[in-house]
Amino acid sequence: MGRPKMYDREGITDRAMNLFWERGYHATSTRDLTEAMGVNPYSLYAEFGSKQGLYSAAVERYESTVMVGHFGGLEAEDASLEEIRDVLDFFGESGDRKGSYRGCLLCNASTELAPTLETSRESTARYVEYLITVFTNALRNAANQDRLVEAAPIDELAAFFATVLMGQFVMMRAQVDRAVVRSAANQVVVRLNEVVLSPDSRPPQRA
Amino acid sequence: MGRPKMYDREGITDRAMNLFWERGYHATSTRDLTEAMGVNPYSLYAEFGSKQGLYSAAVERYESTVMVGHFGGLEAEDASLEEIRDVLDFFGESGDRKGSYRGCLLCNASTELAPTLETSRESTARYVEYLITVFTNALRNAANQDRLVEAAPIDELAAFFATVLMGQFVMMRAQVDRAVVRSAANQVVVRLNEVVLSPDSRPPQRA
DNA sequence: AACATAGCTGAACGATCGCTTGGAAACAAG
DNA sequence: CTTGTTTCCAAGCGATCGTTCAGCTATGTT
Repeated sequence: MGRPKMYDREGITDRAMNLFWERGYHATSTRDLTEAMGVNPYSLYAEFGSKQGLYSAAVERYESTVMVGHFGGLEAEDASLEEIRDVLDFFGESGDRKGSYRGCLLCNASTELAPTLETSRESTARYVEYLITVFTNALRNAANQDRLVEAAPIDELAAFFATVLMGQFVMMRAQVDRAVVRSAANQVVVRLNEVVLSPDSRPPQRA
Repeated sequence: MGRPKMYDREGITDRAMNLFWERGYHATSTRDLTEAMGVNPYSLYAEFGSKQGLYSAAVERYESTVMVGHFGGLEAEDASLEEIRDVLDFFGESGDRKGSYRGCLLCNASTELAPTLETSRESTARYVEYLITVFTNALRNAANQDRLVEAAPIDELAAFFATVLMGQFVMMRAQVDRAVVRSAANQVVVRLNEVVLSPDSRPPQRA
């Protein structure tokens, strides 16, 4: 009963997400947002409660769409070396893709908001924990398959991978030469190869 | 002639730098700034012209004080492996130091402002270029001293180091477990050791 | 057709933003 | 001391911030 909404929540959250992603939190005004979302202030506040509420929704949307696209492969229970390499390759080339200047919404949020906004610190902590978890899981799987040298420091490598990723996001956002991002990825791959047992332990490439 | 200033430019620029460093650009108001600087709005605008002018001055101050403290050793013409290791060690432990949640002013600036503010993109580009230059220089010196394996990819390593550094800054600002920052530094050291020729090529430790 | 309900609209709220200004205050030069 | 110059101070400028709301519109129900 009552008048039906003229928008769908996912669609307008997507638009808000893209604006926050590009400009950050403080540089994006509610007027910018309502304009981009094609919605009136009333609807924004009826649907999300506040600018911060909308931001949280945008972050959740980012996690459930963009991040899944980036790390979906790594999330698999049986992810292993191939999935790690895919992620490293993907971000190594990400400087070439248009829109790379947006970097990563959660990385941007952490430097802009983490110290002052509780919810941002939480979502960033969740993000880093997530990255380390999926990397650790894949490395552990590789170890269980006897594909890693015995002394491979799995936890340290996972934290290292996550840290390099953050650095790449910063480089992308700062629009530095894409070779820098590529170089970082290459060196991580080299380091990864050093804990891999046999150079031929990798199964045939997938398409 | 005329009334003398009741402030000194360096001192108030330092205070402004610290505030920008903590909170970022947009979250710091001119009222916050004048209060922290102990100065009236008039003096701020007489001295710096605008909020952006003050920010630029704060960035310059950051470069000439904080950054020199961090990378002064690496800047030396004859810097080599020892200086690289010192920097990696320093940032590896930086999670332990108080105030580490501030991260790096220029790294924070790049994610918050680089896409929208020309001057920020410039200062970030300058920063990354500087980092890569000093790392490259030190690596090249080590190569000239025959301390590196012949195939050491110097340019790529330098870009890699700079990228990891950025990632560490993000991690520090997000206040994640300091072990993450430590791990990243450790793995970079491991990678560095792999391009070093003899394990005993390092001269006795300095104090 | 009439009612109840929920969403849309445009205008505007108080607060804060970056920034300006007119007059008092503090120095150097004469 | 007077004059000229520069800075300090308090108040407040117009603009924009995040947010709200009374009145209208469109729907489901009866």
